[in-house]
Amino acid sequence: MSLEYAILGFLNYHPYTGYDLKKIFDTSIRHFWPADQSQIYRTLSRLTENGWAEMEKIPQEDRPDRKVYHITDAGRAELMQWLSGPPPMGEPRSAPLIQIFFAGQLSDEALIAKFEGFAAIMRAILAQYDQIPGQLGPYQDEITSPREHFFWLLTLENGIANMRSNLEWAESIVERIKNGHLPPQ
Amino acid sequence: MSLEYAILGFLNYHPYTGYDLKKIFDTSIRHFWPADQSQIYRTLSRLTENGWAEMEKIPQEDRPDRKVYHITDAGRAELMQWLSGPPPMGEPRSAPLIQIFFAGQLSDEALIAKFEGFAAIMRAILAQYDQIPGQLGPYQDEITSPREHFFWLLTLENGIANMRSNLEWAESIVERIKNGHLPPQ
DNA sequence: ATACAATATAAGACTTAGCATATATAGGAA
DNA sequence: TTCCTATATATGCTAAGTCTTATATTGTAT
Repeated sequence: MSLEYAILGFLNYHPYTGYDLKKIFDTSIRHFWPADQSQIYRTLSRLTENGWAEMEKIPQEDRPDRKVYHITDAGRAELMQWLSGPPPMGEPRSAPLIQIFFAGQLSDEALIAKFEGFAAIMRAILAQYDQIPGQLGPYQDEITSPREHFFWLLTLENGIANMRSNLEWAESIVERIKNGHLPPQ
Repeated sequence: MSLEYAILGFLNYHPYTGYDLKKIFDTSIRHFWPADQSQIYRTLSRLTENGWAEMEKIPQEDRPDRKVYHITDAGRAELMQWLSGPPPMGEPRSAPLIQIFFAGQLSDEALIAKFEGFAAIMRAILAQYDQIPGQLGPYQDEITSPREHFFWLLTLENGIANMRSNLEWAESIVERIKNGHLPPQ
């Protein structure tokens, strides 16, 4: 359901095609909710079936017609209700932690390499975050009012805070292993 | 694929039935990888097809026969290779952040309530973490060597660190809104 | 007396997401 | 010349996970 509301959120700013939305996703919320092109198109159909969006066909030559989706009053009401409701928490899922849970099978040297590698990945993701804000390209004007921009930055802050805490966690483990705090096999 | 390796990891400690595994999951790695009962049974079948586990049927009266799964040499090799490989990162997905991204639609008062509610959820999850370690019940002896226990605690530390950083994030936003740093609608 | 929990496995239906591929044309790069 | 990219939508297939229900008995709680 999350994708439905993400799309409704953007349609609430401005009417868009599936193609537009894919590019908007990739330059804005991709860092916490990547979306597949086919998934976006299917979800737009569903929004229309639900009466939350309406499709306007704009004919083109040489290319498929553009299908511009507009949010409806019902869609706007649904969005506001969802935004007002509780955070949609969902179950936590971290595949890397599965690897860590069973990592006692590895040698101490392999473990140091593993956590150093993990720290390196976190640093790389942090470096990526630095390049995210303010590249909405042609959609810039339609979306980024100061208030909207504020909340965009909050989602980035959250990602950065989490990555930093993961980085510190990994680094502290390397320290502990080097200091002999890891029980032997 | 993650579930396959989680199950292989436990079978590497000791042979288990699907029923056992469900209870072990719920009392150990549930906080970062919850698993459905039907999913566990299906995955055990797949492990057997792959030659990574073997099933031993233990007849019972009045109840379905127990099917105890043993890891094979091939399964152990596969597990070790996976553990030695890179962290299986996977795409980040956070439905709550979608809500935050579009939350500028809400009033300032509603926003303070939202972030305070978010902080309360984080505190509740942190309180839950305190009660996780050392309740493996009847499976305690088979699994928790000091080294295994060390890595279990590391996964808990990671969850706690992330929840704390989310909590601080939410609290700092409440502060900022109260101090008038939120652009008006 | 009746309902619920524990023991044990299984399959069907459904949702979400991901990957590949198809269609069709124009323009720029190698 | 050939290949890649941009524009624009759509479908088929698969994987992973969730929810529900089925079967069958014993013991415990209300």
